[in-house]
Amino acid sequence: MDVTKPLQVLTDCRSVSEILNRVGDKWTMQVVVLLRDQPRRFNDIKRHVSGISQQMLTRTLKTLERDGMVERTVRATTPPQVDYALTALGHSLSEPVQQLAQWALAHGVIIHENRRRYDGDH
Amino acid sequence: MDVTKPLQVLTDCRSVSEILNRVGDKWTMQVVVLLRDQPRRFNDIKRHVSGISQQMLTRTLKTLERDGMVERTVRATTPPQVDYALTALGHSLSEPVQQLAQWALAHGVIIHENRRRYDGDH
DNA sequence: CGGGATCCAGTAGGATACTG
DNA sequence: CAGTATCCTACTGGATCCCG
Repeated sequence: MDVTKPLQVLTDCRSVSEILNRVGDKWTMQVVVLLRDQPRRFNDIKRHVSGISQQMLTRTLKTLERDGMVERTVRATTPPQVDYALTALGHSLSEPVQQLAQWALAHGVIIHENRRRYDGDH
Repeated sequence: MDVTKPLQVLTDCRSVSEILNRVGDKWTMQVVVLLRDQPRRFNDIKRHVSGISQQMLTRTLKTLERDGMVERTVRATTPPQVDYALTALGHSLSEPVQQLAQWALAHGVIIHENRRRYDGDH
C-alpha cells in the first residue's frame, strides 16, 4: 500500500479529529479550564459550570479520568469527599487549547458576521 | 452582576467550545487540511476524504462557507464546475489546529494506554 | 457534475428519581 | 456529597433517490 503524503496527512487528521471531538464536546473544555487553577470537588465544579447536570458532569469527569487528563481522589470521610485535579497530561493539553482559544476570541466576531451575511444572502 | 475572573474564563470557554465543536466534527478537519494545499472540486474532495458521503460533504462545505472559511466558486460550464478554496480565515485557523495536531500525535499513544488501563481496572 | 430532498439509525445530551 | 439508573429528546451522520 502506498504511503503517499496526502494519505499520511489524512491519517493524522483522523487522530486529530478524535482529540478535537473528545475535547470539543459541550462541557469538557469548561471543566478542564476550571481545574487548571486548582483541584475542585464534584459539586464545586457543578456550581461553577453553569447549566451542567450532575449526569453530564459525572460522564465528563469519568471520560477525562479514563483518558488520564484528571485524577480522582476519594477521601473516605462522612460525607464522602472527592477531589478532581488536572494531571500533567491535562495541563499539557491546555496549552495548545489556549492557542485555539486565542484564535476563537480573535476571530469569533468575524465568523458571526460571516454567518449573518450568509444567512441574509441565502 | 459580578465580573469575577472565573466567570470571564467560562465565557471564553463557551466561545472556544463552540469553535472546537464546529471544527471538531467528523469531517471538517480532513476537508480543511486537504484544501490547505490547493483548491479542489466537489468530487475531487470526495475522492480524497475516504468514507464521506456526498450528503455530509455538502453539509460540511456549506457550513465552512457560511463561516467564511472556504470560498465557493461556480463556473457555469457544462458540466458545471465548482471549486472550493480555503480563505485567509480558513488558513489562519489551520495554524492553531496544527498545534493541537502536534499535541494529539505526541500524546495519542499515552491516551490510548490510559484508556486500556482504565478499562482493565474497572 | 454537483448537489437537494427524504428517510432512518445511533448517539449526545437533558430531566428526574433514587442510593451509599 | 457524590454519584447511579432510567427515560426521553434532539441532533449528527449515513443511505438512497432525484434533479438541473
